[in-house]
Amino acid sequence: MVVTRFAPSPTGYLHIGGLRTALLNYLWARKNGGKFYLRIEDTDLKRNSQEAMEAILQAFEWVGLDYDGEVVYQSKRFDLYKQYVQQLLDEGKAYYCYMSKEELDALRAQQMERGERARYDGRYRDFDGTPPEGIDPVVRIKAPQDGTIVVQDGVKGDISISADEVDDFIIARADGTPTYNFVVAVDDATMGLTDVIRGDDHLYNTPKQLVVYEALGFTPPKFYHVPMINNEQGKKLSKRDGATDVMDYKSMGYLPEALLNFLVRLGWSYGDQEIFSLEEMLEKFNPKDLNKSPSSYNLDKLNWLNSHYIKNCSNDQLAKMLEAFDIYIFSHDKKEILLDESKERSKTIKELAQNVYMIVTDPEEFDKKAVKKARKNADILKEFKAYLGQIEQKLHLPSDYHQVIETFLNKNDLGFGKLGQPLRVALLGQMAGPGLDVVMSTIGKDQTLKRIDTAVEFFERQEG
RNA sequence: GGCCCCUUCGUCUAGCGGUUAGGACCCAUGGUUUUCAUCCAUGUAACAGGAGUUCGAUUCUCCUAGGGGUCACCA
Repeated sequence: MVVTRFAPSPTGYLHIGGLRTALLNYLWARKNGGKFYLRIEDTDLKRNSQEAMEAILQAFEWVGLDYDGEVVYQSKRFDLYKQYVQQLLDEGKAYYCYMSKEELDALRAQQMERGERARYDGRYRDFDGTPPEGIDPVVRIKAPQDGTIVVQDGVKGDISISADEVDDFIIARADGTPTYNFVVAVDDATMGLTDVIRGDDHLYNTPKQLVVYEALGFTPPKFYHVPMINNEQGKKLSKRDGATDVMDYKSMGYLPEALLNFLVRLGWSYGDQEIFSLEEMLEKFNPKDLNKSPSSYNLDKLNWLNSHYIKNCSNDQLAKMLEAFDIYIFSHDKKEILLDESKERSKTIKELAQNVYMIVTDPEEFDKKAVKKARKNADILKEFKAYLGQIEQKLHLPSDYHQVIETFLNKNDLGFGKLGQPLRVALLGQMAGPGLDVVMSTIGKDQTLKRIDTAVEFFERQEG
């Protein structure tokens, strides 16, 4: 049985790096038919926020990750932690420390001045005198004073850390609330975690947590510390580098499949394969294949993946997603034609919306350069309009319009460009864009004639 | 600064002592296409540096350099 968890602190939105660790844990648990829990690290009562919690849940829902059981809130498990703190106190594995904050700060300052590493000096470790008045003590755990602590990491191998790097750290604050490294160890153990996949930044917490495991007699889980995601310059990813909030990707028009695919390939690979559906990730992911080195976030790759997923997305789904961008074409009679054409040239749903908009609505303005070129053949455009206008048979599909254009060109012995340029400008307002037959088919004959009229008028006003 | 970790094309990566160092994104070129894209084909491009070990190192060891992480009564 594999049991994993994702344990964010509710300090804001769900970070893109957080989503990756969540995904990795999710995959490993689900692949093995195990459990994946969501736990909220909110022991610091001053810092938790309900909105942050909702943001995380919302992001989970968008990307389609789910978790087993109820969300575990550490703030609701204080009784349990208190019990374990007391146990350690009773067994002499932890002790009250009456050092005030000021004293601690002073000690630290001295150590820094001497170029030493700041660490608690253990002055109350074996204290049995009369405690000073007026001090609410903290509880510190007795960490080993010599030897080494070995972190067995599934990604990086064994990492040895000298015991004097780990001081007697605080497990309960003066107000009685427990601290991070203590509760993480207690929770991971009592929740039955077998595998902990987390960011590299937690590597240094691991020896501390091992001290807690040891003191409490728990067996530690298997740890995997995955390297961080850096920005394109190889530096720490920050808001300046673009979106770090998972939900920003939704509003920018990325598909969750693309985002997950992108993230899973950062630090993990399976041969030469680039495209992974969730099912394939489930089938192929194994934390032993995780990379040791950090990776850089690369928007080009995400865009490529996103355009891939857009092309492979059903038009119904696309039409639904477009509604978030104020494009409503779900019941458009040419929905399939329109989207088949537009999705080939869209990297995001936002771009798709723009491309659809360009076809469906009359041009709001005409591109200057395009007009300059197109105007020369305004007469041909007029003739085409007349020709199209007198056709009586029903025109429906792009191929019908294609036929009309062909016939017209043959009859007048013209090359495509002569008509194509002005027609494209008339229909779209610019020179690049979707196939003209598709545009005409989508908007229909009447609308086509109308757009041509407007354009011709515009061209003529430009004369001179 | 102390401690720990990392280092293959610009980027994501394959490689697990002997390879013309492979794939993907990006970029360039050509083809398909009514334009733009898509699609297809081809191409440019990497083992951070230095010592070892070895018949032979991208692969193992050490050193250097560079990058990252961490040093709270935050998580």
